[in-house]
Amino acid sequence: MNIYDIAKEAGVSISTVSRVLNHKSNVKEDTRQRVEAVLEKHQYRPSAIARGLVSSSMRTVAVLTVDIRVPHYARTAYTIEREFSRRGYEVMLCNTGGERDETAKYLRVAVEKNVDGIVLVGSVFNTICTAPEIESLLGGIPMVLANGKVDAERSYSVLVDDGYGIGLAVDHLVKRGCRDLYYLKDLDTVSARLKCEGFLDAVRRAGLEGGRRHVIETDMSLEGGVRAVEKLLREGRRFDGIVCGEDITAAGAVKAVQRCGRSVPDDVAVTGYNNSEYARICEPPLTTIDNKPELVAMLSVQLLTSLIEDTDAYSSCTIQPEIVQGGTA
Amino acid sequence: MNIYDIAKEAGVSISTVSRVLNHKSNVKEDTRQRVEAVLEKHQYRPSAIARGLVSSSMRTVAVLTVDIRVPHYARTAYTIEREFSRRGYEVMLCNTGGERDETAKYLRVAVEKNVDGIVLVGSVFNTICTAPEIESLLGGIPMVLANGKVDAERSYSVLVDDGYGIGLAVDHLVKRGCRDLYYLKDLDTVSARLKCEGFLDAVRRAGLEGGRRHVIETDMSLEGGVRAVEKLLREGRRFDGIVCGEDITAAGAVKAVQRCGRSVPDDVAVTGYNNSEYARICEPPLTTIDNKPELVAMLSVQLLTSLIEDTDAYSSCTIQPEIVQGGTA
DNA sequence: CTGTTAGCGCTTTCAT
DNA sequence: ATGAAAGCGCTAACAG
Repeated sequence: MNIYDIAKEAGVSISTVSRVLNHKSNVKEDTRQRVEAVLEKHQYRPSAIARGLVSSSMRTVAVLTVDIRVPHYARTAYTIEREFSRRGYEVMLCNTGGERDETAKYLRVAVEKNVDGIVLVGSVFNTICTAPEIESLLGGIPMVLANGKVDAERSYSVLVDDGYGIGLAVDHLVKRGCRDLYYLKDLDTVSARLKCEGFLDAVRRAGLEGGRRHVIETDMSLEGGVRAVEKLLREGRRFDGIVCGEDITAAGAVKAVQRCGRSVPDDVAVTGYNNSEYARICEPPLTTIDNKPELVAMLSVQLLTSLIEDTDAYSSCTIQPEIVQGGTA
Repeated sequence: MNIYDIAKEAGVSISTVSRVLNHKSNVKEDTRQRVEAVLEKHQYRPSAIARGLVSSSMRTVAVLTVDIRVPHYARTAYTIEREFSRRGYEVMLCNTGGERDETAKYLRVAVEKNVDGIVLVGSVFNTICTAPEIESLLGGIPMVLANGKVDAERSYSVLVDDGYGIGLAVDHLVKRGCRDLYYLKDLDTVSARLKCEGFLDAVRRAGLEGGRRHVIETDMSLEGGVRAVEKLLREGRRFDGIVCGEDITAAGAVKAVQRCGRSVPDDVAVTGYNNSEYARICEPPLTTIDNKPELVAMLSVQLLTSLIEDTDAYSSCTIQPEIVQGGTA
């Protein structure tokens, strides 16, 4: 059932059907009624593909993320999807695994499908995507990076000041009286590096002993947190505060500290990052940093929508995280 | 830059370009080379929309889920997306919130965009979608329900035997010596009802005291688990085993039991459901039921692909969950 | 092996 | 207010 069938049955031309379909005003009232009756009778839905071919827009955006199973990305992607849906766009979901080739492949498909815009969620994309490459791949499609940055035409950013966020955690521990702080670095993205620098700066500012020796690299996982603390214990290092780059790692750290018979937060204080459900399940619940994924998502959608529809003014922006007091620090 | 531009520059007709693009064999080798050079030079990508108009397929499937932020759905959707990507399909992500109207809206859009197939993840859709309605909305688009069922033409299911799954948990508790079991019912989907029935059946089989009085309704959340146990305590009920419909609720139950000074699992054993990361963060880690979302996702994709491409034989199937031993039971 | 032509289902001038 | 016709970028049948 296409627009011709409808036109024939309503005894009008396809132009008139098209006008009715698109709520144009220049249609006589009773003609409109007649057409709408036929439309309704057949539950007619115009083909978005044919429309897309004419308007060169399918009202679709691509959202690229490392792995939707990571709660932080899930929250971001969720809000992005809901907001775009509200605005009449569909979301094409892409899990790149943080891999260069997968990212390039998805971007190519996005271009072929003529998406209206692209959102890149997470700072991995800084490392994977070089500006000229992006520019040639994208060919003018607007892009927003949620917590990332690429210096390309028509690419904008909604950034999170993760260095500042970790700084909040350090300040909090220092205020509690912690003197021997360690940082568990559990990833190697730009954002992870900013967090690490934020730790080192804040420790220096507080006049405590710091430096790279106080940074332990580990996996972003429960086990990663456990292993890092076990390493500290094994090496006989003294510590009364552990700052983690992710809640899940912090949860592991808490377990490891408790297993060796020390109390959290009295003997060792611990902080997480993301203010996720993981933080609440932990016992005691984690003191953690809220990096506001929902806000980042909202702003990203707003920004990209402005870019696509060329309506409002638009510009990149930066979010400040906040600390959320739990029971571990 | 379209196929005409390429044809002109390569000094051939658009058909020849199309043949090269689609790797057809009937093109002279040096013609092919000439065309490919031009293609490469301009980084030409054919428009998927135009192709879609001809082939009436955009190589896209819609995945409807309640809320991608729920880890179980995230795992399922992740695997579905990756598998479809591997097969050359893109995934349109839809968060329905379990709402009838949103679901209908998404299905309408999916039809307009002429998706090749639809996956419904979760048993909420049983409640929301009536067969005739689905059938009229879908108009022949194949659909697979991951852990759901609808009696419509071209609709198939990959089911999980959740009643059996909860039965495993009950049997395990009984074997441990638990005599006073309670079930925390934290949702009201078809699957949740099956779990509840599974509990009641298994308790009866074991010859223990059971019945509806042993089912506590609560929210699917950490707080929901806490509140349910607090209610049991407040009412002075005796209990040594708590079976939960979700890991997150179980995590809350564990907290509440521990807060009142009882030991898990010695005084009260607890089981979760989903074998999620939540289970591992819990202290002690939850004994839980693995309902194999990745397997369900894989089978769903296989099934839908067969349906779309009309290749293999296809049929609905059912997965048996397994118990995963943790420290809470 | 290659080119010509007719659609795919719609929107959008341009006439009337 | 309505209709005829061109065209969006491609594939595929047909002709040569």
